[in-house]
Amino acid sequence: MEKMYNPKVIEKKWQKIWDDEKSFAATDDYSKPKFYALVEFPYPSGQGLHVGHPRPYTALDIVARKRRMQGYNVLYPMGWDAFGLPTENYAIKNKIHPKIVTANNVKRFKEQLHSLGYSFDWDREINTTDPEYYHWTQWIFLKLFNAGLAYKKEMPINWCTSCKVGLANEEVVNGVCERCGSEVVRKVKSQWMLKITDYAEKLIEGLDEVDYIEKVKVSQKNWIGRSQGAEVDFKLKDKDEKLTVYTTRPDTLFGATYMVVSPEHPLIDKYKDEITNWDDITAYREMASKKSDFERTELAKEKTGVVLGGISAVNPVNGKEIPIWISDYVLMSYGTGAIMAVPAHDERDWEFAKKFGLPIIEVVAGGENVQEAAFTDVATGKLVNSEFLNGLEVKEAKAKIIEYLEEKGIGHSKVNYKLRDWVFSRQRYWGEPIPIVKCEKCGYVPLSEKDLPLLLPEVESYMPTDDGESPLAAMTDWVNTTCPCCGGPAKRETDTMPQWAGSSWYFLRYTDPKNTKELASKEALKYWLPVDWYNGGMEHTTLHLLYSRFWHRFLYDNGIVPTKEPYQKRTSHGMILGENGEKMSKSRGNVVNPDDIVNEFGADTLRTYEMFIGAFDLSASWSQEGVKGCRRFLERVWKLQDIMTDEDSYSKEMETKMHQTIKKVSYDFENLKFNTAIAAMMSLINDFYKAGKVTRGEFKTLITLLNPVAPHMTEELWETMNYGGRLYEAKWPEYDEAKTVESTIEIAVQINGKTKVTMDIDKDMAKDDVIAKAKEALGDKLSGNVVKEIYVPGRIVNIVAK
RNA sequence: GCGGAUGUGGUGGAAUUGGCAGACACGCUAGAUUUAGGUUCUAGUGUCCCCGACGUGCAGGUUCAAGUCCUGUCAUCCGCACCA
Repeated sequence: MEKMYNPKVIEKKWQKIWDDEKSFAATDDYSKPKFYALVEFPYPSGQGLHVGHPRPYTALDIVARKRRMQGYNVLYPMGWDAFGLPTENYAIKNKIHPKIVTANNVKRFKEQLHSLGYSFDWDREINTTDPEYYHWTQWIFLKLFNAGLAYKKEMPINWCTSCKVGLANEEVVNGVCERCGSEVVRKVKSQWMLKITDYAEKLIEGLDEVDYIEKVKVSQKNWIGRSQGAEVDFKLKDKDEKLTVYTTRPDTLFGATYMVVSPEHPLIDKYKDEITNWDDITAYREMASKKSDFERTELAKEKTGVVLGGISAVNPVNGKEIPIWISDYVLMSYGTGAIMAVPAHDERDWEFAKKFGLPIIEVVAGGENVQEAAFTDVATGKLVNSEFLNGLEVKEAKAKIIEYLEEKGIGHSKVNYKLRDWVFSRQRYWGEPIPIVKCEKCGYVPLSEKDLPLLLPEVESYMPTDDGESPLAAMTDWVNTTCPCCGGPAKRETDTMPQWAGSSWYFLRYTDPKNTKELASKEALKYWLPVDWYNGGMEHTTLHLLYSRFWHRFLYDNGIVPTKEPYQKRTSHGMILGENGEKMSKSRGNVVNPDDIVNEFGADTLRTYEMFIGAFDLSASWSQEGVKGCRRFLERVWKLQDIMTDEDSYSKEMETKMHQTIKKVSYDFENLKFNTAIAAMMSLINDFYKAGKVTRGEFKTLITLLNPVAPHMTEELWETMNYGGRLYEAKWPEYDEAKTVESTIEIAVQINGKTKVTMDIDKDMAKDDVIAKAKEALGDKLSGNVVKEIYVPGRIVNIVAK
């Protein structure tokens, strides 16, 4: 043997060569076919790389390397989503500038990624905290502001009473602050909002033209939560006032026996003087507002409420007087903040009516007794007790009642979404400054584009202030400025953007990362977009993925990007769990550090193992024994050198297997079936060992197929074998379909579906001959009358006998 | 409660269209090499009442044939939480 397999030496050697030769740089030759592969850029945390990171990175690295060998101009970039809370908290605790913390973390992450031999184009590295980068994040914000899609609104934030700081929802665990365990209350603050709801319909429609895995599409649609219904006006009795409700069941209008408004509904205050039980109302509202979200959901089972004394409403279709209640099961933030309650056909209304003894009137027949349970099935059932709707099916009744309401001018059809506008402010230091000033005369005024980037100033302390303002608020020199519009005194916005901002457009920047004039050139965007394949975690399906689709669609509508959708294809990887099947965490003591695996076994082994561990989209438990098995496989590939012959062709015995393997590996790599691709290569080398030899030509194909998975080792073997040039520049092997099938095949012979014997036949043998041969092979196992003879070519013979 | 998955040997997992269930790997058993351990190699390894039958969470069904299709059901995991 030439020498032992020594990954420590080999891996360093090739990583250096790839760097020096810039082997994986995407070219600006726009005449070549392109392939843009993208993985979610990491948040460079202080913990360093986790074994979960390499799973998606290796997967798309495999596809990227394969596509390069197939002649594509491949863009496979990497960068840092580096703004964010943990860095800021670390900076506060250790009194180190977040910039320095970030730089250190990035350095560590980069070394770790580098040690895994990824074919990233490091010339295009980006960092969201780089002013050259956030210049354009701010620029997009200005575009949104100028288009009327950014606005300020009073919004409750999560306020930790001990840390005196606003928390993100993710930091509130079971109603208390994640870090200190103190109570979290709501505090109302004026916040920047982005009108993503204006794009709800476009974000749903856009899903039709992309190739996302189904569960991602379903999650996005559910998150947007489109519902088709109607708004109906109810008159208040003896008043010139209407109360508008939203309902998806206008067909049940005759069954509306009461109304419910949310405790925050403005109508309540308006009729304060006429409400006879104002004290009860106040007490209830007080209680509702104090409940945290956590309590509200905890107590979700039991309905509460108070009737509004002294005022009532009139059901517009039958003129009946009905009471109005307030209850926190009606949310001010959805629909109109008021509902018509139809207890016979809605479970929540039914529960409420039962508790408070309100009438339940059946208007859709077909279920059980509505006094016992609500009947909510819309597919069956016909209208009753509903005058002109009687006898109609639900669907017909909906259409007819809407027509009626529109005619009378008391209602119309209406679409609602669960999606809320995006809260875009954070009272934090380590984020992009929002490029807006507030002028007493002109209101909120955007900076002009030429004043970007608006740099994050140096501050003394990163600690938010006592009143919940960002640390920037204490920087009076920076805050006090002049209005770009009138030149008068103005104050800068001191909130910063959320971490989602920088990641909402980063894939655009990779196409032209050093451009100082635009976020990227038109030519670069036109050539590279859309991203051909984007892989990321399911946890980003509803926030990051939706936010970035929103920004992208907005940029498309404004002629800045050439495609409606940013990502053509979206796939998702499963989590890597600890040996015990639980999520890896320090407290569970089951964390595996990728550095240790690289040191002990090598990067190629880690890559192979993570791809072999199981189906890519499912979670998988770590197994150190499994890692050893993959190292063993690579050793066996290495040692094939000992039994190599110098023929350049495939040997006769191995030809079919070679073509089958090329076909399988090529297909599997493109379909995220890395585990079976690797299994096929393992099976191939088992055959080489059984045969006691491998030809030079067979070995060449094998290491080419294996190269995307184990790039260092195969590149070394390529050089040792003198195949010429570099393996990463070699051509991807091709197969001949005709040669993937053996001329003689083994098929199973069954009687009544049970396999009795197997036999070898010529693959083109005619059905009658196969049957005859099968009967002969069965001999006296076959008894009774043959009823039917089935031959599935190349697969099976089944004789049905009685 | 709603939505999405998943359920196959001792373990991780294979099985395009329904067509030989358990590929590949781990582990285990026996043997060879080795002073010994490890490594490496060879053979074996679903279960049982072992010339035969039974086996893909459970119960039915369709079919010549079901892990795969249909109906019902159970368990586990993840996401969302009164969205009218």
